[in-house]
Amino acid sequence: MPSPRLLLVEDDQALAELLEFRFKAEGYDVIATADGDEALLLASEQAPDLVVLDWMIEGTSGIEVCRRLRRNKLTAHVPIIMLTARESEDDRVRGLEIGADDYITKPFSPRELIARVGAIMRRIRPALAGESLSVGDLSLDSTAHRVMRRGQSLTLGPTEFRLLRFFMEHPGRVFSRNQLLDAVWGTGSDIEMRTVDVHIRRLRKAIELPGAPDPVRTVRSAGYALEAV
Amino acid sequence: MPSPRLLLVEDDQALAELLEFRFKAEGYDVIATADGDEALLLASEQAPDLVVLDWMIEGTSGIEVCRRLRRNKLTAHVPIIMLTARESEDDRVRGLEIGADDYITKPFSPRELIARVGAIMRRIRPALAGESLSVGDLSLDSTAHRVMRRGQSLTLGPTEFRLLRFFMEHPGRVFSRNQLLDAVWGTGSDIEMRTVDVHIRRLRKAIELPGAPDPVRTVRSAGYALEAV
DNA sequence: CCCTCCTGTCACAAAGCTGTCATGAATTGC
DNA sequence: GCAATTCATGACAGCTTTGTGACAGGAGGG
Repeated sequence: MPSPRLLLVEDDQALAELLEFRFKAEGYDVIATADGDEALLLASEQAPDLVVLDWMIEGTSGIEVCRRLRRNKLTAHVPIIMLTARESEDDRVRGLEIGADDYITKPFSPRELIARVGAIMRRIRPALAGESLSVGDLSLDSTAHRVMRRGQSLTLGPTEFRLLRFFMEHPGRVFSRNQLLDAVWGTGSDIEMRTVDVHIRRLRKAIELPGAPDPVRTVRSAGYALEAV
Repeated sequence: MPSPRLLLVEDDQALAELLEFRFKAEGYDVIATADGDEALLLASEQAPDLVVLDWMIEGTSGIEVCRRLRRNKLTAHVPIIMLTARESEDDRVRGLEIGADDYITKPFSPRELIARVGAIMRRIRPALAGESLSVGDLSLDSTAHRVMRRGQSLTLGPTEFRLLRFFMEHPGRVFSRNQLLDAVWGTGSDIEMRTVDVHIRRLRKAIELPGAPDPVRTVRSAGYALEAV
């Protein structure tokens, strides 16, 4: 999963196409729909990193979509930016109450929307916003898909990369095997818990350097954590 | 690809001539018209890289031109800068809703317009802004349609050229096959994903030199990247 | 009309990853 | 100390992803 995934819910076709184009040019993976119900479905299935949601759309209304996104466990935490046709104080209040993270009134310049999306991405998941993560002597560039340690470039397989990125997004914190399975393999993956051990080992081997300590800490009967060495 | 082509739609003859002169001095290929309908025709035929569009023009109104440009698949993604006589909130609303990329109110200095055009050109296609790209030991001159490596001139087919140019516009960054299809083949092209692999191979073969490393990096399960050597 | 170059697809080979298991080591609780 | 958990490790067979050569059709130039 290289690019941040963005769900765009907009029923003005011209605007939708423009935004889709601009966001793709910015390196986002865009999923677009004009329909509220389909949006909910896509949100659950595709697990976007962020939702841009028009207030007035076909099918279920924007505010209802927003509410349901919040209610669904899978999508409860996904940031939402609402687009509304006019600056109605009432709408704005409800929108933010419902749990939208940001709120833009039309007309807006595409540039402004892109800037706000970028801001939220950087806040939520810096690694996906093209910034490089840095923990101890490790640094990881998600955009370039590259991991370095003490100036050395390391070679990681896809799963090790995702695992390390997740750890680096939450340095020092301990995760259980189930949490890691959810975060790295995806919710609902039917995988033996012990498999995590094996990938931890592979990750350790992949980032080991002569003379450098192992930054992956095993917490017995709890899980694993990445130490800020 | 030669100079960036710019479609100027302005019915104030004095201003039109001034702008045309200034833009040509900046190296743009300027197509000018005062008429909205003609503008639409020219936009389809000449495929400009950018449109500067006055709000109040003869024939079809500026806003209508804007809307139709967006609706036509050939021109849907061409950046548009709107010029308007006064700062009317209403106009602004409609303009940006319709999909203009930027918006300048008269009076403006030609310099400012030129700066904004330049900004958009660099964003859309750096290679068109006359900058010759250079990544590692590769250099690409978009104007001359020429690629050099370590002083040697290379021979690339059209698709390889576009692919390499896109990579060189974003050095180091990993792109999925879908992103490459969007960027190089065009959005909505109905092409087998694996075809990208074949062209990557052709690109690799085309830029290989004895003793020089392969700058194209395969990122398993993610895509490809041009090594920012 | 012939020829050359370019493109998109296939099929097959090669390379790299993945999930599990069996086994041995380390740690814990008693 | 002892038995029971919990981890680490090496091996591996199966699967997925990528590399490559071949090929037919198409565009364009002579």
